[in-house]
Amino acid sequence: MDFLNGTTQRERNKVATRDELAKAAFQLAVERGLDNVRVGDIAAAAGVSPRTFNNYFDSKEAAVVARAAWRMERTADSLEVRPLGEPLKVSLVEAVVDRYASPSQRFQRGSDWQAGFRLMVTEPALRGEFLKGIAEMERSLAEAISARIYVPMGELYARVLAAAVVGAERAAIGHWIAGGQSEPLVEVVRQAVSFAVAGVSEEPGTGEQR
Amino acid sequence: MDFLNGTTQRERNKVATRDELAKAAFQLAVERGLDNVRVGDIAAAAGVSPRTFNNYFDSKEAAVVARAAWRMERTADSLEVRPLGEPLKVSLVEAVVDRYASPSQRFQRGSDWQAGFRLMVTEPALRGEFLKGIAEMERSLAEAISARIYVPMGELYARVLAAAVVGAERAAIGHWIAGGQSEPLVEVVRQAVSFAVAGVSEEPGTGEQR
DNA sequence: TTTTAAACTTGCGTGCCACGCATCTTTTGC
DNA sequence: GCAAAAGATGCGTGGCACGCAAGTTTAAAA
Repeated sequence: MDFLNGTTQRERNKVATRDELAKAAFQLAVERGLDNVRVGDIAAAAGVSPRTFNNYFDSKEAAVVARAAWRMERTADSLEVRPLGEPLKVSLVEAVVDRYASPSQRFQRGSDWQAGFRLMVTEPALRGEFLKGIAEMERSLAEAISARIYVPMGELYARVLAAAVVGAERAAIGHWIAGGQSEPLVEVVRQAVSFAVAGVSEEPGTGEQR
Repeated sequence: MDFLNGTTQRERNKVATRDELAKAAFQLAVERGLDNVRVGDIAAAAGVSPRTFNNYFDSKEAAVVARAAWRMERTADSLEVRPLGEPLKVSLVEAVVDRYASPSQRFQRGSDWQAGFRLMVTEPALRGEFLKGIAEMERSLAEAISARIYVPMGELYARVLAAAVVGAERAAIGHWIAGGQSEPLVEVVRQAVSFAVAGVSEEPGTGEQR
């Protein structure tokens, strides 16, 4: 996303506020449960007027989910920087897995992220918002895939593939939450995405057009 | 779903009202646009008090999407009645396609269903609700698949497969709407789901447990 | 540096909505 | 038929998104 690199002061302030709000929303939702959080509380925690909250987010649900959504959106970027010769199925798995591999403690039992995932799966209002975010990333991923393949029915194929990959990621999270979080989330995700791309043919991206 | 066969009068009334509401909500949303519809309008159109509306639906968005969601939920049932020897990949494709094949005029250009799909893709509020409905059906489909396969990692695999199939269906709709609806939706759906199940191995359900 | 314009924040007001609760009506099972 | 359960309705409340019209801060021109 473009608003990450703030060059001017104004932009940096905006990003900061937005992130404060998202952070506060997430934090409060995790520790109190979603419907014990008023948007006023979030605004207060971020040191901003209630009215301002709605300049940044359309709903408190959107704010709670925002950080997870931003994270998701990086998948397409990860795919684009994969080596060109690499088989598509491998690229896809790695692009997704990358985002779960980094700082080691983050996706463990008891972490905030885990609580967050649980929240998104549990609270119906959040689930909807979460899925909306996921749909966004699916779209961008489909574009990235589309740029990497050239086959008949390519646009539809890219959409389907993107949906499968993203769906697998979501399935992995659900499985991990539903089970006891006994194995590391990374491994579950890898397994799941590998299942999803099993049917992708081996030839590397033949139609790099750009 | 169980509430379809009303044996007692009460239940039949409930189903009828619920359906009236869903129908009215859909109709009004299509012809006016979602945010020119008050819940009072929907209630009135269904011949029911505004307060009663909220005894049936949590939001007007849920009401608009309801019928599409009910339709979706039939996929799992369709899968269960497929012949046992049939390869899973075939069963999945047919189970999905069935729902788009029936009365011929329904999924054409200019039909209400088409307008409905466009609405669900367009209006953000509806998209979220639509996706929530889809997630429901995904869950039931995953169970149905799980009952039909027996492999290591079966539960995760079933989830991933369900997500892929459902995602393919959604991708097909998006593709169909984005393009000019030139070819029949059924065909697009068949193509998409076929892509999604390409990686499923051939052996038929070996572990029918029930 | 001063000035001017644009961008952002804030307070206020409005319309809408979900839902708890109490009451009245309908359906059901005996 | 009759009591009890289930539903429908009206009313009231808390909450929320957003338009609008000031203020206030930042960016850029002079």
